[in-house]
Amino acid sequence: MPTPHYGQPRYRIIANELRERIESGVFPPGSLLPAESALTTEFRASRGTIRQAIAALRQEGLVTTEHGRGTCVTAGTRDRRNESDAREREVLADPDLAGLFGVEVGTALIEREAVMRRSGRVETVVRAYRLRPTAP
Amino acid sequence: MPTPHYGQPRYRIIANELRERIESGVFPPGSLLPAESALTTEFRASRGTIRQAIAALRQEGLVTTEHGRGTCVTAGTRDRRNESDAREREVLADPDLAGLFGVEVGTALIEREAVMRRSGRVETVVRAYRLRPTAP
DNA sequence: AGAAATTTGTCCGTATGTATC
DNA sequence: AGATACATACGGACAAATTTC
Repeated sequence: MPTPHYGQPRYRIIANELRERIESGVFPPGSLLPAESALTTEFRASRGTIRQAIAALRQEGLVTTEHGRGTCVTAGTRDRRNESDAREREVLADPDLAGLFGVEVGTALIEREAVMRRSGRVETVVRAYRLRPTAP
Repeated sequence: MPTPHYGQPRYRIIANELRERIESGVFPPGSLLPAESALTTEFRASRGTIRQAIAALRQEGLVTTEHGRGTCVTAGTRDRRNESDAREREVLADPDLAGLFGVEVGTALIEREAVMRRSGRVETVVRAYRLRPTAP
């Protein structure tokens, strides 16, 4: 059964369902979610789709995942500062960047950040800087 | 954003960027490239496009990819770390990096910076952060 | 201490539908 | 019409970390 994504994609529907269970206490904070393999049979979706759903919850900070262990419901920590795997934001050029780009210190730049994890631990953070597109 | 392939197709642009990072030492020989999923989010491209880009690098012999493990930078690639456009230095963790690495603000990190030029102009500056190797 | 089972991480190949150049 | 690229989804296989026996 290939890919009829009428309206909402499946992974989002599944993510919503799991979020509901977490917020309603079916999966309490600190507990482990069912394994991906269990979720595939329950939702009759492929593992990739399940993982996409879980990735969405992880991006919201609702759960954390550990290699070889499972996906754990985050203990009610509010104030979710960005923990996503990649994001983009605007920053001001430090002297080094300003010199490289040939602009004044404090000029707005676009920073793209990517986080690489290795067995749960953050291994490398990459930040790529670009000039903001200008209107000529 | 659909398909504005100004001049070059997107997968080639991405391949060029990754090649730059490899040759500049941001991704040193022996290290693993970020996963396809991470690259899709960083470059905001689909998996197919990312795979095309990596396939190009593989064909050049720059990387080898192992099923179930990842894509690894070939050992034979020259490391230009100490040449013109890339350098390594020690910096102190800002709050964002400290949060990601799980260390205190001000902890020393290794920063590797690479500058990518496009017909003379500085186009992108990439900074890769790693924890300093600990002596236990 | 060591082997097996479990579970997540990653890659491979393929497929459908949509949209833009 | 064709090439490029997007998003979504499937199923399979191997790798690696953790837990269990």
